[in-house]
Amino acid sequence: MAVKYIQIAADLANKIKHEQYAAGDFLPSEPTLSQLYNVSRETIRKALTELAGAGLIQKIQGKGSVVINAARIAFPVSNIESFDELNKQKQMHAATKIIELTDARVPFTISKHLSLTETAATYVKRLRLINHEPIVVDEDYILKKYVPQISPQQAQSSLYHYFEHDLGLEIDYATKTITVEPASASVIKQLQLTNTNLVVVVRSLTYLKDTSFFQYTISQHRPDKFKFVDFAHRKNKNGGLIL
Amino acid sequence: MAVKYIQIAADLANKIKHEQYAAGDFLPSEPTLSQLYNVSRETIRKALTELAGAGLIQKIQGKGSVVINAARIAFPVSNIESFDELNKQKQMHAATKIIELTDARVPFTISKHLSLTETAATYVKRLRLINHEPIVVDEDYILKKYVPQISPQQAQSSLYHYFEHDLGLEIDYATKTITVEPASASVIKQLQLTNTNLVVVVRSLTYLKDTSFFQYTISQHRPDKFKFVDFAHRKNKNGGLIL
DNA sequence: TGTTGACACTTGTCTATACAAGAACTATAA
DNA sequence: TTATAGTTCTTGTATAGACAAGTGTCAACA
Repeated sequence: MAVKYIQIAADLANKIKHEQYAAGDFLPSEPTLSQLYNVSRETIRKALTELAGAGLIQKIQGKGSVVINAARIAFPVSNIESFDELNKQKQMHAATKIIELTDARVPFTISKHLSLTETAATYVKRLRLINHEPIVVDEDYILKKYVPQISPQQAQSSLYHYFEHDLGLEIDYATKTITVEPASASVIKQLQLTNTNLVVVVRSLTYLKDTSFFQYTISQHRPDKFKFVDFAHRKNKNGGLIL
Repeated sequence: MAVKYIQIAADLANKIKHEQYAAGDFLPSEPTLSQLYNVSRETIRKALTELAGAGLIQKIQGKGSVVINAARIAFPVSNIESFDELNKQKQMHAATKIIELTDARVPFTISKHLSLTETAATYVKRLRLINHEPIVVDEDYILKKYVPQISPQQAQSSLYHYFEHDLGLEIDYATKTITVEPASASVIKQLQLTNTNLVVVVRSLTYLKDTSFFQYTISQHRPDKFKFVDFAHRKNKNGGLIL
């Protein structure tokens, strides 16, 4: 095991989860926690910052740290489930069908805007099904520079697991845009759309730990199966000088 | 003026913006910055953490802090503009039409799940137009406990400005869900939907600094005018023990 | 009665110092 | 030539102490 403040954050998160610290309660003060865990106050503060970032607590100057109602974090305000949520429910049957797997270049609009010098990539187009129902069409452009070869077997299972676990690539961040657009005839057929020709398009650009561009993905979701949940703190309490 | 690390972060952000530190470059090392600004290294680190959170730089242990290409942060990967973006372009004509303004109670599904004791609220339904084109139908439930009265004049302009600036309410965070759903006949008429009956629904629960629930909003967007941009760091580098 | 001010408690900022851990370079040895 | 091991950069973690700033309580005062 490793870092103290992460351990403490995990321990506190656990106690919140098991309602040892219930929603609405205040956590012990920072000096108190400092004594409890036998670490400095700064270390406690780092742990609490983690919890605040995860939305588990809210820090209020002059008062303390309040435990936030867990129901708030991802409140199922609509009863439509997302691909991910469906996937996590074990009784569901998830499947992937490879439509295309070839060499290609990253689309020019992307390579131009990011000033890419190397554009050689592997192109994978896949259809995702849940309980034999088509849900998403995924298209991926993965730079050859980092992943020279992708086999049908690898495309069949989780690419992320392959990248991170087997190749040791460290994915750090991504930018995503969500829009709603008319689908092509082939996608309409693949997703078996009947009442509409619209799909939810999620485009994401993925970058590695060393900031290099790595992957461009276009996901086209059946609109009735799409859900996106966001938990956001209000910008910058200090006036948002940044940006 | 106030806090050092915010000032330093703002200064560095400015220099990045004006390409004094260009994309791909490394910032000076933390000890160097510490000397430059004549503050301790911890203060520099807090400033850099702000910049990393805003996506302006990326910290790499053992190497330094790289400036990230600004084009990456909100890359216009689709050419569809959002309400906010349109709004910011000054030549656009933005207008608000009040459809309804009455007293109401927060919907039961919400009040039940959040265990609200006080549910008396003001209900506002508004149509937002850009260049005389209807774009969004907004419905708000605002707790009377915090905002006893809302006049038509206030509903006509920015409610947020009224809440934060005039009433001194401090909004801290919100949870949002984005889905695509069939619209009611009235909304179809109000948004002048022709080719589809689908709208993008953004539901958000807003909370104040003291963690109390404050506002429930349902925004129904015309699908061809909707765009959502997200910039996300990859979960927890420490293994995601939290949650 | 009602307001003010001191006080005690909270979190927020900042400092100075130390050591751990990752990355890159270099000189040395096989 | 190719490894290996050091050295020296970098950022990451942790400490102890100090003072600032927000919040609430309570006693003294007008």
